[in-house]
Amino acid sequence: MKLKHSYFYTLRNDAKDEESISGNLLVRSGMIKKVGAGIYMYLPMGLRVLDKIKKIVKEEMDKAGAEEVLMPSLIPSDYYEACGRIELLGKSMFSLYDRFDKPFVLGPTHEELFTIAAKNVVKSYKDLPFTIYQQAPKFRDEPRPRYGLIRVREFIMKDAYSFDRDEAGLDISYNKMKKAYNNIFDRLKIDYKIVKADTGVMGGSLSEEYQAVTDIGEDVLVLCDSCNYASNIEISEVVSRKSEAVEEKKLELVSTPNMKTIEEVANYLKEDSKNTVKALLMNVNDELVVFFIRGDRELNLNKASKLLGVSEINFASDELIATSNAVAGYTGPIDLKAKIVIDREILNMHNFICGANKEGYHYRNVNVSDFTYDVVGDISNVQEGDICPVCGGKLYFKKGIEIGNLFKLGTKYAEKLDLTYLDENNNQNVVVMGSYGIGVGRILASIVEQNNDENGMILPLAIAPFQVCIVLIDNKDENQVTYANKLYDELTNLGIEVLLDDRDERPGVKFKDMDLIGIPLRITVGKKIVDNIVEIKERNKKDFIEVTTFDLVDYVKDYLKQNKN
RNA sequence: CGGGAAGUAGCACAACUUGGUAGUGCGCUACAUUUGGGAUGUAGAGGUUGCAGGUUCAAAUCCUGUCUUCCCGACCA
Repeated sequence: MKLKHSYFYTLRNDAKDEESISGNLLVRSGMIKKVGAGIYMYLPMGLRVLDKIKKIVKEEMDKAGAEEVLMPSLIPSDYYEACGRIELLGKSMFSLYDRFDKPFVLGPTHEELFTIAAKNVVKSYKDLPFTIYQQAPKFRDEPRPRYGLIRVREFIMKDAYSFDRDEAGLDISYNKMKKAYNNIFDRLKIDYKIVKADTGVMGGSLSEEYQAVTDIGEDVLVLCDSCNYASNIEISEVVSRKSEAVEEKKLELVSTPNMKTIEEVANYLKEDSKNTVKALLMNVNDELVVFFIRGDRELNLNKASKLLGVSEINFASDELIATSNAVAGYTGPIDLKAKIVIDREILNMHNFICGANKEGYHYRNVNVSDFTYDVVGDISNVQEGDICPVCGGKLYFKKGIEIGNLFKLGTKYAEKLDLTYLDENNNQNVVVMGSYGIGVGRILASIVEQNNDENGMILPLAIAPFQVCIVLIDNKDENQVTYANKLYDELTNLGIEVLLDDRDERPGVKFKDMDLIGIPLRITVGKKIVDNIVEIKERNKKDFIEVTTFDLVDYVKDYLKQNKN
């Protein structure tokens, strides 16, 4: 493509309303433009990149034997009611009505439609297994869109669904997808981790997430320094060692005036906060439930809800707290008149400090035998330095953006939607499903987030909008113009994607723009063309080299070959 | 939804505290000089100051409401 008469612009200033590096660079490069919170248009350069990502995804999905389909975005609500997901997905669905007041939604996820599609074909075990997928828009009314393309309300997702006769078959389909995913993310040159994760609203038995490692990641990845344990913090298990027998001291009431936080109390009593227990007063189905965890830890709502078998846990209101004798800031388990859930780690603690349910007082030397509780379980977040549940090594954290996931859905949707088949013995069985998602836009944002410098993005060859750009220094110089255009034609005819910057701009502007949009290889055609010399510079390298026009095409071909994926 | 910040030219900002009829840089147009890392000069074009009310002789500025966007927290590809 030649730039002179094409749709192309860049911004010299940072975008005011894009704080994230990737959001800012994508907007500045003219690849995307914000339309509303979490809604973007993809402009020519951006679409080229997006399409390249989609192409790689498609290639690997097809290679894994999946077949592409396309589902609608506008879907009658009934389809989501069948699985009870109107409730579950709730406010995160965009819903609307047609002229006859019939309710519709903009599809936030497509398990139902894919299951129905499967019903068209599945009658017998002979029809299984198969996997179908699409790359299509999803709509989610996110409470807080943010970070450019990271969390948006309309986005392209690749979602695939596998259909098998049993768990063993699902394992095979699942692993095929996993392999395809590894190929996809390897080809895209993303720095990623695969972590075990919660199955969430999708339901099912196993879920793994592909997480792009970046500082603006919204998920905490728990990794082990000595084995390959990798887990999302939301399900990462806290392992506490049984301490050797400790002499239990006598319970003691101590005055802790105006000290409400654990740090204040621990400092005041000259104790490690690890030796304190704090209370979290929560609302569980409008009942006050008090969770006790080690003072320096955080409550993991995900684990806690699972332990209690509830869908939601919120902070308790003052009114609800008033139904018990709990005193905010001084709540302890001893003689507390409320439902008590304790972290199982507390079972291994001795002579600790906790609230006394009395304004201005804590107990010290508390032991488990001093109080009663209703439920015990693993309800807090792991911390860096904790023990690895697999090998006993040390855990450390990284932040990640979820760019893909794998779910073993099981029979949840098939059962609800009556997706069954007859087996060899004429018995009716329920189909076993898996679902597999990839956030295409998120991949773009993650790559930019991971690969940039002060001049802009540094895109890998696989997804750069163009593989090579030619910067024509002086477009009034006949020699330069002639050669640049000849080179452009020659490379284009070789099937190479070339961008020729033939605009009436000064060289500096052209260099800046080419850097900003991250074209991997730049050929500069300047004065030395009279000596048949041009310059070549790789976006991710500091220095350029001079190459003669005779060697140039081979040089480019070599470069592309070496960086092929 | 709770907490914080902000809406002024295509983009980034100033003027707001202390009301007096809107300015700077970039970008854009024309001309000249430039031409290897976001050129310089001269002359221009471009605004219902988010929107709606109110106070006032007078509102970008003060008040009320409303909408939008960003950042911090609960959701997810």
